[in-house]
Amino acid sequence: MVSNTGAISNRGQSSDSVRQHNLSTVLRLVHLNRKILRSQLTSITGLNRSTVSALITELEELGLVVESESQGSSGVGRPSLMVSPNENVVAFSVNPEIDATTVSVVTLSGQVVARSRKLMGSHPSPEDAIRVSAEVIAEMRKSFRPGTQIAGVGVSVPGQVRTSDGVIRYAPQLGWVESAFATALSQETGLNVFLGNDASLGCLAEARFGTAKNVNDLVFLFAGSGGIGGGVVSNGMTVGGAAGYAGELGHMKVSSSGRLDYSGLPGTLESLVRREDLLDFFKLYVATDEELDAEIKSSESSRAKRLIHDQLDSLAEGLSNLVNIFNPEVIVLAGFLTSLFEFDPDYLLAQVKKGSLAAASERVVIRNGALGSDLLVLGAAELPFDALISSPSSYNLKSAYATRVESGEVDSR
Amino acid sequence: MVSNTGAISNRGQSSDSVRQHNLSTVLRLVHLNRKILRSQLTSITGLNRSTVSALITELEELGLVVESESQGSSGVGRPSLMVSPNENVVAFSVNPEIDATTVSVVTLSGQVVARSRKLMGSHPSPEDAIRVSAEVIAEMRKSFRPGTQIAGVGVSVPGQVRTSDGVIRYAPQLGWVESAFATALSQETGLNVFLGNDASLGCLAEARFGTAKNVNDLVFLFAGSGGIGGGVVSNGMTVGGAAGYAGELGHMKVSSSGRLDYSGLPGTLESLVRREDLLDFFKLYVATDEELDAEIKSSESSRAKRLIHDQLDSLAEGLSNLVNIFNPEVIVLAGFLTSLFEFDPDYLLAQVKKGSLAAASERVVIRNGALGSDLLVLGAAELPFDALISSPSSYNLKSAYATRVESGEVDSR
DNA sequence: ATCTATTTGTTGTTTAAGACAACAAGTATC
DNA sequence: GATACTTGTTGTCTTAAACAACAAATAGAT
Repeated sequence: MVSNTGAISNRGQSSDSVRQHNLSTVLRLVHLNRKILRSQLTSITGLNRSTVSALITELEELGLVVESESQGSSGVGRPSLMVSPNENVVAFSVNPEIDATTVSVVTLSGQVVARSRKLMGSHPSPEDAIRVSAEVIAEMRKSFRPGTQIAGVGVSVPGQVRTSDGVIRYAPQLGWVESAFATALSQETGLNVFLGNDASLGCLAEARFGTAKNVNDLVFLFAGSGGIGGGVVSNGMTVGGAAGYAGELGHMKVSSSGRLDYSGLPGTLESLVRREDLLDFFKLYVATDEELDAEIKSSESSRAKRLIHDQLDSLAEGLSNLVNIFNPEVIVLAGFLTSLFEFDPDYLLAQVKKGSLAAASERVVIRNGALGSDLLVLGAAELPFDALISSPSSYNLKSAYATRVESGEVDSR
Repeated sequence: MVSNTGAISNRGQSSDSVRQHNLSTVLRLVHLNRKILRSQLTSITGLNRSTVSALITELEELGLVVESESQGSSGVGRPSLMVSPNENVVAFSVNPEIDATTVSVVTLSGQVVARSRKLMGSHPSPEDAIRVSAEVIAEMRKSFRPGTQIAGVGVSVPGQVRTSDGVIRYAPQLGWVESAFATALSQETGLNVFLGNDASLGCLAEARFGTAKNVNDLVFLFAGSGGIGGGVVSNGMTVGGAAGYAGELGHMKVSSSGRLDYSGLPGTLESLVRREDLLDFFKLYVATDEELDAEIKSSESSRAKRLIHDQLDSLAEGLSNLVNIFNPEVIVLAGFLTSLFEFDPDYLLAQVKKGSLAAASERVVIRNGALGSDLLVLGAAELPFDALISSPSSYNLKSAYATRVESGEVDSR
């Protein structure tokens, strides 16, 4: 079970903080499970039935959860009530890309209920992306039904994000440098804005809702046209580092090769496992992952096989290192790495084991991500949801209809 | 502030667990600071003065802490009482090596009050080490003053330890494979026995008492005659991995070199940064770290300098990767790496920055460890102390005088 | 030396919230 | 339809932290 809260603290606990903690715990379980029986909440939390009842009542009054009668019998005894997130609680997910910016609406129950992709001129500036995002958000808010509560905005950034103030430090593909993105978007929208690295958010999403559900130690590797990003969950918590820049797994040097990656570092995983190289070989241009996948799957020539195996070898070297470093339970692959993996799953696993210590790799499993195109949308939405969940009774939810004077708060993960 | 507790849990908090948590918090602060004012405890924990008073009283009744009048004025107002760990609370630290086993006694206040190093024949078996350790422990217990309370035994293992059951999975230097060390030593001593990887424990010690005090994100790298080990603290918690094998930083591949490390992996940090190579060059045999350090410091020949810089280059490659992966606040070096670093500190830092992303490395600091020969002794003792601190009122402390029927519990980190 | 302001420790009371117990409600099995 | 079983609800109990008032100990001002 993965959650971002729970950092070490020397604070003591008053009875008030106990209530907050228990409200958080219940709301988190409801959110992570999408729906859950009251009886399950009591057994998982270890709290008394009456206590859970009181907590749910409070969350219901806050408009965060709803109860319903569970359909379908569950055995002897009075049937337990089903608790689910209130569909009126939503977050915006903003995903800037090189040629477009996508804004989505995600409910606390994990449904993507709206999506709008705005094509942008080549090399949009951060200001462009902020303006377009704010416009789409304003438009979408008009269509919300009355009573909708907005937790905030989560932004997935293909680059390095400083946690403390939501500044985009450097996003190579977009060419963005040192942009106070969170502050600006917050001013435009009046909503709380949270930023996160795209791969780290993908990792979070897979750990909470995807193929690594309930996994406490996992390594996530994502490769797209912009290079290789990564994320790590250790001990149930995202590895963020001192400033939030941790998880740059693609820039790990594994070879003496002089090939440079997109950040100019030689011999790194990103410099050796390249989507471009495969596209070149197959003579594909601006292909989708699906098209590339089809080509890889149908590869018959020994030259193609050799190229793919070379990439698998390099990938394995990187994964071996990560196994030695993190001893993960699961490795999750996403982007075109899924195609490489599927081409010869046993080979990749064998090579990873060969390059790592027997103890560290003996139980590791490699899997493809399960969330597909929702990966970053769900991941980014988790940022505002986390903030809400960590203080359910005091979090400042915003209404659908923007009031001019409202001002958001800036933060990120 | 670094602590090992605090893993994510979906448990709720009853008033009982609040008390446990607050007792733990206070005891942890007392332990980590060696001594601390009551007024500081109230401000750090945020608890009410009267609550802190009650908590300390309970810890005092448990024999875990003592209060004393603080000497030296601290300003206006009634002087606050000093709280320190009870000197009667101790743990044993066991450090098996290739040719000897060292048993030490550490107080809850972090003092090493006894040490006994037993030379052993070449290639001792785990059983030999267990027998010798148990004998020394039994002997030492006799000399304890009445009222001494023993938290347990911490063992630093130069190899891979399975957390769940305290089994040594593989310790290459010692030639130990799959040994149920914790269970056996617990049976012999009647004490709770906890195992940990040596480098991970060193990391823990430096993070709590050494040069990385109050650092939440740090990477620790230790190099001795047996190779390179590592440890990582992220978000204030030790990175342990799914089974406890995480932190094998020395086996990270950084080059295409075919040189093998002590575990047979090619091109790894451990295969390139080798104490042996330096000893060979300086024509030293079985030298101490101090002797090697003196040679490195006084190196004048260009051949020597080149060799040292080559090792620094390789070290930098490894550290660059770790910076990209963990974005640590501090990198701590120990073993003969301290000599390499001191030979040219600016060079190493410059090379590390060159090989890593600017954002991730912009604030990183490299330091030598501060604990010297106490490193593993203190680190191992933290394991039983952690267990005690996490449940102060219910932990089963053992008395100095062994009673035959007592049986310990086995666990590890 | 005395008085005042300040900080800390102590003690008795209040308050918040989880535990507990008893009962009601709803389902499956016999 | 009776019984066993599980869950939800309600009122009471218990625990522990907060709070308030006072005592103790110090520094500085008069």
